Amino acid sequence: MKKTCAHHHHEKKQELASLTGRLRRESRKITGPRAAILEILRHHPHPLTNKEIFAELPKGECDLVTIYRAMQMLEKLGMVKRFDFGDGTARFELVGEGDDGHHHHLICTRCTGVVEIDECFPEEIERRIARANRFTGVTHRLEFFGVCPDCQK
Amino acid sequence: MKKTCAHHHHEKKQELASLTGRLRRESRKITGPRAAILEILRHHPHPLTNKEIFAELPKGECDLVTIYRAMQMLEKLGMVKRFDFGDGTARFELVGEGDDGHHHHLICTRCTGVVEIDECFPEEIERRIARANRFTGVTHRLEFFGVCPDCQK
DNA sequence: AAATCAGTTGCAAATGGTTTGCAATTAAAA
DNA sequence: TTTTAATTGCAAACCATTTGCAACTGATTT
Repeated sequence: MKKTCAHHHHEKKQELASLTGRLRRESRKITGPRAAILEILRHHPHPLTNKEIFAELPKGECDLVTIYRAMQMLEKLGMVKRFDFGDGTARFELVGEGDDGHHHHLICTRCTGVVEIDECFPEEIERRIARANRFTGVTHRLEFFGVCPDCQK
Repeated sequence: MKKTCAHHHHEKKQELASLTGRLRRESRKITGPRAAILEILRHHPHPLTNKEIFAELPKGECDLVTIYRAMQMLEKLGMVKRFDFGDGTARFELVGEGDDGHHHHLICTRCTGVVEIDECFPEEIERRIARANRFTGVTHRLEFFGVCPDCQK
């Protein structure tokens, strides 16, 4: 149950073939909309909302609902990770094979710009919290908020 | 800008008079619904959703919308703190005078039971993150999830 | 290559949390 | 008690997300 917080986003872009392979293995169809969505995720280093993905898509490529369904499915297969920046809109990021995608962000509260963070909540402290309360399988959700250099001016 | 993560929930219950005083000072009216809402918050150690507050209220005491508006106002005055457990429903907890209410929770993913946590994200690491990215006014949102003792059985 | 079938899609409509418009009401100041 | 700004209830609007369903399409089989 090791946390691997560091450097996910430094990994090299995943091949589209590897992604479609993962789908095929789960007997999921590689459709136009799905390929397009994966392409967009592949080229984006930051978590995207479904609307943002929709906006990137060539108009008419697919319905917004299809994106919602695709993200649900990709999340279930562990191919994307859902993030919650507290604004009531889910964001998704592609996850590498064998990775759990666990990491955190620093979000500018003025411009909503996002920086990925390598730091993670210290494992020993988390273990202490789990033990003290006799909880098992403890993880955390953690995001940082502040004002980015540009927005400070 | 000191974080005071520990022991908020061990503080003794706030007097209703102190709460209404804070409202009066801001030229807010002490109405039946508001007094009732504050009473409920005062007696609850854990974050409550608006619906939960509504359910605790004697039927017909006030409209759900009134609770939404009251919570918005109380949050603006810094009298309650909003928490986000990632289930798309806001939760609120009363905050002591002079306190910023910053603290975290350990939430059971099976029964949604909540435990308040004294631990906080280490200040030096947060400062390092802020400095490394030249962000100012950095805070964090942090919640832990796991399976509570009862639900492990 | 055509048939087959489970998995997919689009569209419309439903959900669920939260917000807003507005006229009627009321707490607190004068 | 009068006056006035703040507050409330109700209905409707909003927004992100989900769901029902009939039409459709990849991928596999024949």
